[in-house]
Amino acid sequence: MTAPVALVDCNNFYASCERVFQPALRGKPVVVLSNNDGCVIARSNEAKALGIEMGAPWLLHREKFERHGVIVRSSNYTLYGDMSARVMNILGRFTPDLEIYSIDEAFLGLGGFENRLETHAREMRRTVLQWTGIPVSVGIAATKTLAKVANRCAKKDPARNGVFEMLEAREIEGALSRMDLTDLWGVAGRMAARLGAIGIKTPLHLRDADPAFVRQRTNVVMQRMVMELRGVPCLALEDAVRDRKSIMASRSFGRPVTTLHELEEAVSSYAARAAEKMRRQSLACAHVGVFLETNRFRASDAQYNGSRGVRLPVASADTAKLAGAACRALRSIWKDGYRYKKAGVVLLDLVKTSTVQGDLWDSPDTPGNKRLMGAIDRLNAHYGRDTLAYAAAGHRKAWKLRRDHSSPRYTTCWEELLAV
DNA sequence: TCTGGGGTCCTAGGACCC
DNA sequence: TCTGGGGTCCTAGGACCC
Repeated sequence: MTAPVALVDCNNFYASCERVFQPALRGKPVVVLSNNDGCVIARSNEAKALGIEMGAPWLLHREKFERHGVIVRSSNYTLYGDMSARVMNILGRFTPDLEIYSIDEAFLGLGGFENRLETHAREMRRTVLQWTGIPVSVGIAATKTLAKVANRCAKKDPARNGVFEMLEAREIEGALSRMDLTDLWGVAGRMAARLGAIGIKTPLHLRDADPAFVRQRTNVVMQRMVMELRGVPCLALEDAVRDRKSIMASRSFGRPVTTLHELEEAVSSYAARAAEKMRRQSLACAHVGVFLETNRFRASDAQYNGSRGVRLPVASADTAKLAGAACRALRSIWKDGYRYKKAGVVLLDLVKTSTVQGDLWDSPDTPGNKRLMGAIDRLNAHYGRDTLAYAAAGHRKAWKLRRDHSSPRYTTCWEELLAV
């Protein structure tokens, strides 16, 4: 058998973070609101018990909240990010195989701890709580999908005290039998309906279905799910942090926006924010996307969704360039006469920048950076954009680069860059 | 007059290339 | 008269997750 996997999940993470810094909130219903205080994005157990739904619009439920003494907090992502880093840091002390899955969840490979899984998990839980004040739940199983199931049991069943080691067939069977399809990680309404139509109505049906049949009637993701439910790992633990494949900045507007000018301002600032995020990760992008949406909740409004991407000749992390590209894309999709609710900028085709290039974006005027940019511009003019994409930093066409690396065109290009 | 802001992966069709 | 086979890129959309 392969090594067991643990899923560690922070309980009601944002609400718990607020409580750490304001202990008076303990034992009380707490909700955290999205940007602009639009809707509920986190709830304490007490708030859940009041029937407050995830995503509930705050203004719509304001009176009910006040009646029940619900304590409301605007979100503070800087705080949550910091708390998350502390929790992950502690988890890293308990295994070398740590995959940070989201801001409040991590998968841990527990190879080598097989004979004391539960003890190890309890120790982990106790340490995180003691050092950060954040309560976590731990589910242990043979695969990631089953670890999710085990984690759910650990949370729901108070008798388990936050930890559930689910390795015996009887326990797996019992847990799955008490769940709906949509409780599974990776199955939501649409997929549950499709599965239902082919006779698969419960998690146990899915586990016992023929994988080839499931593949044929749905997709490869569901086929993997069948195997994962049987305890055969199909989703590897990814302990190396992967670079982002896209970076987005978007916002809903507080009131309908109708003019191109206002949208240009918004999109420019989103581009700047996204570019900042990108530079912090030492990335540059070769593709800038923009999208525009009207308010889909207002049936009386004419609806329009537009999106458009612009390809850059050279991967860049320069705010002015990206904002310029974003505004060009925006102008090509903007249509007069709509009431816009949301807009966003997406940076794609991300590439790791070298140290030199990393410095470049922040201090373009240094002699070395000027030389490098000069070389890239000359190459761009001389060879055309395909070749430039390689030269810039190993764009997603990188495989071509490997295949053709002996071609004179590529070699010249690369050597010229290296010579800078 | 209210309903977030990030992400990931998969599929499918058309353009284009050799 | 008939009409390959294999591949990439791009775009759009669907579905899901936290």
